[in-house]
Amino acid sequence: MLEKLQLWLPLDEQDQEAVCALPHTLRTLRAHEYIVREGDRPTHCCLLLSGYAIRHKIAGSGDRQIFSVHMKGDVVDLHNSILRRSDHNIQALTTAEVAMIPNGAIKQIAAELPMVGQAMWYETLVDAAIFREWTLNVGRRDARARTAHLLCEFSVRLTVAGLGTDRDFILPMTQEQLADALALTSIHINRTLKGLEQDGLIERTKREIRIIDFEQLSRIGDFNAGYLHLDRIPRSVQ
Amino acid sequence: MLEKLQLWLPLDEQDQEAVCALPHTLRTLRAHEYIVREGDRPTHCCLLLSGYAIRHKIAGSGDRQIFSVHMKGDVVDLHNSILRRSDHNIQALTTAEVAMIPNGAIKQIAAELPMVGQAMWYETLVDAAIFREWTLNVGRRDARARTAHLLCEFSVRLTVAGLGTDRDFILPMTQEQLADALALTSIHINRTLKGLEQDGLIERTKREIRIIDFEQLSRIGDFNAGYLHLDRIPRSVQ
DNA sequence: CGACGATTTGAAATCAGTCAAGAGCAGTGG
DNA sequence: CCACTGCTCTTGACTGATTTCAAATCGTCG
Repeated sequence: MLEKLQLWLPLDEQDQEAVCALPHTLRTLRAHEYIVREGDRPTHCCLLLSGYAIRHKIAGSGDRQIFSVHMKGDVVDLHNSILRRSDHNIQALTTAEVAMIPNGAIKQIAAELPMVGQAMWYETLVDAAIFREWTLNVGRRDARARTAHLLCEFSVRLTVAGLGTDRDFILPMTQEQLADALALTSIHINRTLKGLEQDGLIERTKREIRIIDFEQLSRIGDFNAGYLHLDRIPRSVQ
Repeated sequence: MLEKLQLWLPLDEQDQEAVCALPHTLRTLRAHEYIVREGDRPTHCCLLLSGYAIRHKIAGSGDRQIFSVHMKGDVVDLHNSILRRSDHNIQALTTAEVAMIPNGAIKQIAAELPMVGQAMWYETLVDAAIFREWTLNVGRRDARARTAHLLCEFSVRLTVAGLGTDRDFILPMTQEQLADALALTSIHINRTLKGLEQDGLIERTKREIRIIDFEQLSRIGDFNAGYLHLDRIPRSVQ
């Protein structure tokens, strides 16, 4: 199961065994539980087996900015594990199962098996690409486009992770959390979602989102999946 | 010269020779020249020897978002070189000298010399950390704090790169470029800088900025250098 | 049923954007 | 040496998207 994420990188051979053999401890986290806090010196790195987690940072004003949302298969804090001190928080969004892997084992496998090292490097680079797009989204798009963009990204990533289709999925976040991700207020998120719904682009029932017109939604959200670097993935959403 | 940047990572031995021996071509870029464009499949990766470069992406609306500014010693497109297709642009801000290193050589040295590989990985992770802080800045701070934060970041990074002191430095950017970095308009940047100057926090003469009160400026900008991960740097600015 | 969190809605306030125009400065060419 | 051209920087008045403040409704869980 550990190897699932390595599959979108240069394929491995005996490397796979080594990855599966990585020492790890299973843990179940409750919603809102912190995995890493800003300032920590993490000793383990964790792989999400189920549930969702977010990366965020809190400004001096108390406002929170979420940088990314992670799902099944993501190795969630390679960043903090390799850099010595964590510069942001990672928190479970829902109940989540994780496999905790000691940093030492990670560094060792990276050094001994270059392909695995590259694969992990690759993973962190895709994270960085998502951060860049997130910055663009927050900095240069208005509320409607921002929201549409996030819905498109989720739709694609959830589909790739096997957690929904490109039309139907469940948003694991409250509107307040969405607001923290999009740098808006929850009140404005609410109005914006309502607007998208009224225009027939999406439908909602509770947390479930149904994308009616992905084409147009991605046009509104200025969404282009290139930054997700899914080249090697079979034929996901386009 | 290539090794300068490796110094803030786990120190190497014969690795240094290998880094110095990397094949490379020197080139001089003119201001505004593109190093990599979104969508390219870069074949080389380049190290900045002098001058400045920026990473940016352009939204559908035509608005530009700058994610980071690079200076002497930065390896400027490891991201695009390792991922296969570039998801953002890298452009020279000023006239700049670069050493172009073939991707193959980069991957090879990373595979053969684990410490060097880790050092490069580390470099990209620090980039990612800067992206995160940039997102927080753009998303959750007002114009005054954003601007102050950027000035503090520059002051520190330029000092580390030996290009200024923590008080005096030259901003290599026009106000319009600053606006693209901070997700504001150049007009508002202008008013904000004026405000900071009137409050006695900075002084300006053309592009030169003098920070009068770093303490207070970093308080206003909610700046904390932790995200730059300078732990291993001697005694830079605190 | 009660309670607390999440979602909705409305009205007023505000930060930053837009539009417009002038001033400063550097490089170019006559 | 000076007019011309093109950026960059400045400033003012007006506009508008988003936030703030306040309050009602909905839903879920014990």
